[in-house]
Amino acid sequence: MGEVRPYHHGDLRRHLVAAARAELEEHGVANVVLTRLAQTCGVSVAAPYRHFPSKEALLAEVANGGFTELAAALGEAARDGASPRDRLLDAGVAYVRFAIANPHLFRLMFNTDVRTPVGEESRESRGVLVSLVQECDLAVPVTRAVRASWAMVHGQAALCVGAMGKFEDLTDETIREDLEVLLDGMILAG
Amino acid sequence: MGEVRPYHHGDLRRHLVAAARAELEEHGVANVVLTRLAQTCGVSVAAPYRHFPSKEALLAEVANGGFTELAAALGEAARDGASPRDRLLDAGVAYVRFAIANPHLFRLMFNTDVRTPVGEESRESRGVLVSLVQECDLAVPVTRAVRASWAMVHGQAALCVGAMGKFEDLTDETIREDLEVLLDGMILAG
DNA sequence: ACCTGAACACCGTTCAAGT
DNA sequence: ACCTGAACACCGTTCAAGT
Repeated sequence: MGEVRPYHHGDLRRHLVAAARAELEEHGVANVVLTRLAQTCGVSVAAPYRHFPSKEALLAEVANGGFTELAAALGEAARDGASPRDRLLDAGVAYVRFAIANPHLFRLMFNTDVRTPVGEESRESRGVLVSLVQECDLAVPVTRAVRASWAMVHGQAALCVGAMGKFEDLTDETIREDLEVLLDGMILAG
Repeated sequence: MGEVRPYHHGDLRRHLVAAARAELEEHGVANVVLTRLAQTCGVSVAAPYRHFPSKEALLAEVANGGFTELAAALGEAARDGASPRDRLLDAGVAYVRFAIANPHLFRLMFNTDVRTPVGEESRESRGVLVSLVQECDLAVPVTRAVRASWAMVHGQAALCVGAMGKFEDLTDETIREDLEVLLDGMILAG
């Protein structure tokens, strides 16, 4: 009976986030334009403001979705490892792979100029790393081991997707090896 | 004899870069507005386009200046180290300190969405790191040692100035210690 | 409750014209 | 050669009004 008007049932919010995510990875964060997102969703340019207070808030939700995805990717990668050490290494490789697969999203997540009140999602992805490190038997405090391991994989990831492009030829093995020498040092250090 | 018109002798270009650098660190890259820079320099809004093809090009020059500064900071920090290992550690700490001291500049340098044709300046700052690693006697190839060391300090730096703010309480000692366990692992690894 | 239409504000960029 | 004045284009945001 008559045409059904789309997006009168709460779908617009999710549709906007999905469209933003797609535009982000396609054109970069600088070229995500709210007007185009509205057009894609078939609504007026003002409609998004019924669901988000600002463009920035919309992008923050995209970033939070990225953290959820990242946590899932780390958990999945670590599932099949034979030892705690292997699981941590697998997760580390997955971290860098995630950045390479979603460079614009990764930058949006971590390069936040604005002091975004970080969502629970980012803590969750950190938690995966913490528990993996805890299972390893390292000679340094867990806090330090987490920080150093995270810095290593994040540095590889950031240098991969950032300027300079020196790290473009990273293979899974090189990623793993770099993290491995760090773990070797942590097993021995007191 | 009469008023001297400012910026008729090639000073505007440098003045614009200096103003951009100041605004960048004050308000963040998203709030660097060309109109305000022109106003600061006492010229019309169109004047900057006599010296730069775009705002992006102006920011690229600011970023290149950052790489020159970074290279100098690394070199200076490494000057007084007692051993090759100490010099590398000192440079590593200086790298993270630079990021913390100039967070917006650091992000501009490395977080380049646009595929900026990286200037010679960035290669120079990398060269400092390479030569420091070469002097150390490590059991892994220099290429790998450079990559791992750089990833470690860059990861610390990026996580410090980026989201999440988990690394805010980094002291010089913790920075150094994280890099140290990596070096320990590299001395032993074959 | 959710959306439209139209407007405003801001800012990057251009261009003809000045000296 | 270098700069001004004025305009245009784009886009984030707002608001009164519709259903």
